[in-house]
Amino acid sequence: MVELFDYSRATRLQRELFKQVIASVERPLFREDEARLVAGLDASYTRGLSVGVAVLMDLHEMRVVDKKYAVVRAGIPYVPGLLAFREAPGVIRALLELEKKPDVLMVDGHGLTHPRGFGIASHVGLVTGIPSVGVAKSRLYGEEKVEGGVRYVYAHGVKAGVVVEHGGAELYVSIGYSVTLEQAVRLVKKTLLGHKLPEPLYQADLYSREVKRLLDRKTP
DNA sequence: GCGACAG
DNA sequence: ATCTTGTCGC
Repeated sequence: MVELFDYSRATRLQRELFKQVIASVERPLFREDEARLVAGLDASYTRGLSVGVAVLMDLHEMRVVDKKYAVVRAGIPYVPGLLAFREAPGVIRALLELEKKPDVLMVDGHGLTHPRGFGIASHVGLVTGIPSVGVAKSRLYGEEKVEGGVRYVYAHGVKAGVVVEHGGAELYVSIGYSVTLEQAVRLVKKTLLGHKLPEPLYQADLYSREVKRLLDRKTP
C-alpha cells in the first residue's frame, strides 16, 4: 500500500539524531550568562494549513522585540511521537525570518522526554543549530522520580526532564538541544510570569492564534 | 490483547 | 491542535 508518510523511516531518523542530542548536551553551546534573546515557538492549524510562529524576547527586559510567522501546508497528520514532522516546518521557517538570531529556543512540546529521545524541541534545535528547551503541558514519555523534592523525568538512561508545577498546572520541561537540564529549568522559571506558560510560549501561543484568526477571516 | 499517547 | 456561548468569579 502507498504510505502517505513513512513511519519507520521517521522513527529511524529520530533514533539516529537522538545520539547527536546526547553529544550536544555533554558540551552545551548555551551560555546562560551571555544569553539575551530567547525565541518562543508555537503553531496553530486551520484548513490543512499550519501557522508557525517565532516570538523573540529580551530576557533582561522580558519584552517582545520581534515576531514572525509562516504559513505552510500541514501535510502530515498528528501522530504521537512524530509531532515535529507536522509542526516543525512552519515553525522553523518563521524562526529563520527573525531579524536576530536567538541565543536559545523555547519549544511547545518535549525534547529528550520522548519515546526515541528526539521530540520537536530537540528536532528544531538540532536542525537550526540553536540550543533549545522543551516545555510541554502534559507527559509523553519517561519515568518520574522524586529526588530532593524535585520531580525528575528519566528517559533513555538520562535525567531528561523536570515537572514544574505552576498555577495549579504542570509543565514538563526537558532538554531540547545543547543545554543542560539545569539550564533548561532555570530558563523556564526565569520566564514564568503571570501566565500558565512561560512568557515566550504564552506570547507565541497568542500570536499564532491571532494569525490563524486573520487567515480564517480572510479566506471564507 | 491492553493501556498510553506532546500538539 | 480544533470544534464553540454563555457564564461564574476575581
